[in-house]
Amino acid sequence: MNPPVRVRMAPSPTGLLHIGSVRTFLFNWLFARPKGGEVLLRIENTDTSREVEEATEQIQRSLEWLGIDWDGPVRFQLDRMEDAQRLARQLVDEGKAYEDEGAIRFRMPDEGVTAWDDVVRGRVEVPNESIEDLVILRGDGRPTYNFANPIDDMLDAITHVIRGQDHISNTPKQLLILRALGAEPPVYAHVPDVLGDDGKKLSKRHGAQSVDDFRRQGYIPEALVNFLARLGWAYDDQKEVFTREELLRLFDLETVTPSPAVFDFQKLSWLNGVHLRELSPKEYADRVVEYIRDAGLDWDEELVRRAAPLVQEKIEKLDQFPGYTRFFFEEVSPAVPLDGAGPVLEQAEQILADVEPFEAEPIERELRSLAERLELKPREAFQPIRIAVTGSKVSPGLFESLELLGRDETLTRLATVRGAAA
RNA sequence: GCCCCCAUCGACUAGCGGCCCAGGUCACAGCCCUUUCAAGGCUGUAGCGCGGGUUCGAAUCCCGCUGGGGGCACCA
Repeated sequence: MNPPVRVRMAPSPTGLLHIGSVRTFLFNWLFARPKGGEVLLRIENTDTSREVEEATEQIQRSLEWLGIDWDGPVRFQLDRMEDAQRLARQLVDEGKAYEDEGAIRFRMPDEGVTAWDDVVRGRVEVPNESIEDLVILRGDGRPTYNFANPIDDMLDAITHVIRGQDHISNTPKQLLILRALGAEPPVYAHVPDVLGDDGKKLSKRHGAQSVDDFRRQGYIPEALVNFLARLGWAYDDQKEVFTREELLRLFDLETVTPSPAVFDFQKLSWLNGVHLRELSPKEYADRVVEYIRDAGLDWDEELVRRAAPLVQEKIEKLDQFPGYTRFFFEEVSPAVPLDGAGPVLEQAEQILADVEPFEAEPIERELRSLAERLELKPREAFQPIRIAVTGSKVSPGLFESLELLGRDETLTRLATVRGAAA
């Protein structure tokens, strides 16, 4: 029987949820869930201000949107304040810690090495002489991070600590504290950082940073999760696209790379397009509707739903939707000159006035035969119509667009520009 | 200064001694398809940081160097 697994996701309540943290949390989640393990959400707070409360809400919303769930109530580092104080006194009584100007310091060994077998890095050894005696309790009685953290892990019975590589140097300290407390240390796994294209840690100036930023820019959870999982991990030498279920089944913490990875927005966008195209038409429309609403656009939902299928294959991020479909919802004026297009537009107008029914297929048939009669290449004949009706050189499929726009509106737009184009 | 971590195409990675004059994906370039834009198909450019070992044989193992990154708080 496998021992029960319990991991924890431990964000700092400072601002919005950073995408790098999300990657670490995702690894925790992907590691624990398939084993039937538990996932705890613990806020690493040092105070209980209004900001902490808001950030906590925000963090939960982001995780929910991503589909990363956790067990039980959200915990807070400060909840263990009294335990920390008790344990610190215990260490003093046992001679393992001592008072120093009102604070309590943990006594680090002077010789030997402290080592552990890191799941992603292998054996890591740190000479004890390089570790200074650590303040575990401040003068005001509050525990410091490197004391509160291992105590929380111990009391929560965490079996695997999967965290960012910036914690590597904290690990020997925490390990020594845990041993002094007589606790069985958890297994540690330090996952690599996520960097921007300049080799620095990903931040706002790289374009996006928080889950909210990505959401606003039209990325969907499926793509983000897939992309993040592939940053620092690969299943084999072929597979790039993973569903959440596949990741749950195939992810392996042991094969996570130890080297840091650069966040490639272009590849994320590509993946986003892939996952967007894989959604069912219904699901796709739901996402578009939600995005449009969140973007503050007051567009008719029914029309948005009908326009959605016309661009499912064309956009890779939801924020491109308005650009392609705005003409369905708002008046447009051609942004491009239509010199010499008068005849085509006039005849198209006549034809479109009579097509029955006013649907993509018959519309296409009639317009194609018009092009033939005029001895125009398809694009020469269709492009002016597209521009006249959509206001742009780029649009969803012309015939489907006309159908959705409707006969009346189509004819009106044609008539409006015809004069100017003559 | 001290400690720790990392090192394959521009990017993400496969590779765990011979199957690799290094494979896949994004990006980029060209071609095809095509009503625009996409999507799709095909082709191409491009990489094992350097130096020593070990070995019949090294991208793969060892050492050094160089280059990145993190840490050394009564921050988390």
